[in-house]
Amino acid sequence: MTRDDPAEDWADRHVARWRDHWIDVHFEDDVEAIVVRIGRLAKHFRTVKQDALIETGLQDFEYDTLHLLMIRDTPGQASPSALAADLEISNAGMTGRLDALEKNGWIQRRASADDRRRVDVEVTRAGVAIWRRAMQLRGAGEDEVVHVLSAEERATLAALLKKMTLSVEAGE
Amino acid sequence: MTRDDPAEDWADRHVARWRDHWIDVHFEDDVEAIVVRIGRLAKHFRTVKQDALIETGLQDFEYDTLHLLMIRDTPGQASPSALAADLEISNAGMTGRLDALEKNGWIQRRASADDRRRVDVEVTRAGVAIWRRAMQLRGAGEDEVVHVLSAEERATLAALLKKMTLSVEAGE
DNA sequence: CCATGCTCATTCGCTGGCGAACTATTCGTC
DNA sequence: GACGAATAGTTCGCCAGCGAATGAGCATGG
Repeated sequence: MTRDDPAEDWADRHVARWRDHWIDVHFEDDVEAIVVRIGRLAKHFRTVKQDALIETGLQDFEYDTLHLLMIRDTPGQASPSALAADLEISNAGMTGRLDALEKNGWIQRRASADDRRRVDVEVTRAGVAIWRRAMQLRGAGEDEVVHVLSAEERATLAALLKKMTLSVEAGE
Repeated sequence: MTRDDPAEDWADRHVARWRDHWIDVHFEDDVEAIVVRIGRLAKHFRTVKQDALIETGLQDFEYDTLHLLMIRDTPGQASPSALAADLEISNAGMTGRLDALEKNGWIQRRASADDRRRVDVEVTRAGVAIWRRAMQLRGAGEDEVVHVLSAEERATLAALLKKMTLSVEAGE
């Protein structure tokens, strides 16, 4: 599968080294290479995000929380437990995050009027601003990698990935 | 790009929702969808791994350490700092991991004879056995997802991903 | 041959997150 | 309407990992 491109990436080397060591464990080159590459790309995108955050001075968990708060159906507005569920962290963890975000002025908590158990989390203007800035930097870094592919290749890749995500999402 | 497949995945919905909100931030459907899907697939593979670990009773960090120990150039044998570097954790964290692994009998530490600062980490028979078992379960889960693609599609996907990983690895 | 600097591993104090217990409020039902 | 069950959020004790400091051992130049 590398016939027209002699360069090897880490996944190629990994597969070559391990093809023969896979005694009594099912092993397929293609599958292994794909999984490894997806893992490495995901990691790279995490690094890109991290660099963007260092620029802006946001901490990782602060960005994640702000981001989710913004991209939900009701942008900039949610309850702590809804956020915790979406971020797949515990409610206890969420309380800690919101404490930090509130102290820095990115969000504010307001007691809900109609149900006094509830707390409304609202992003502030400053919160939106810093999130946008981080988004921008992050997007630039992502573009850089994905644009090594032509528009046509990108479409193909997106479609193939989608087949897999659909299958994953079906089983939930 | 969905002309022949009306089903939408999470990434499609995400892109559709946000296309118009991206004021003064550069935004491309393809790129965003690809990055999001890679992220979600990576997360799914993490879940698959997690399930495999629950089966075997290994903890996440125990498996990661064993795994790296096994897939390196000198399988089953390494120094703590080399492992720490490869796993991208601090030396302090490595000490903690090795403590746990040693207590459970998956590895053992032996003082190096020629340089007495050094410690040799060696995987035990029990360690290899449990790692293999986890590998097997994990591989099965990965296969399941990747095999929604035909052999030909897998080859195409692997090649497209490789273009990106090569570009990522070039800049290091 | 020893003094100074470097390397390897460990210990120590701190942080983010988890699960479980706790408080306050609302819902359901009798 | 009153009382048990359910729900929302927080507090508390614990754990894995980090950075900085420490200790122990090697290496090299004067």
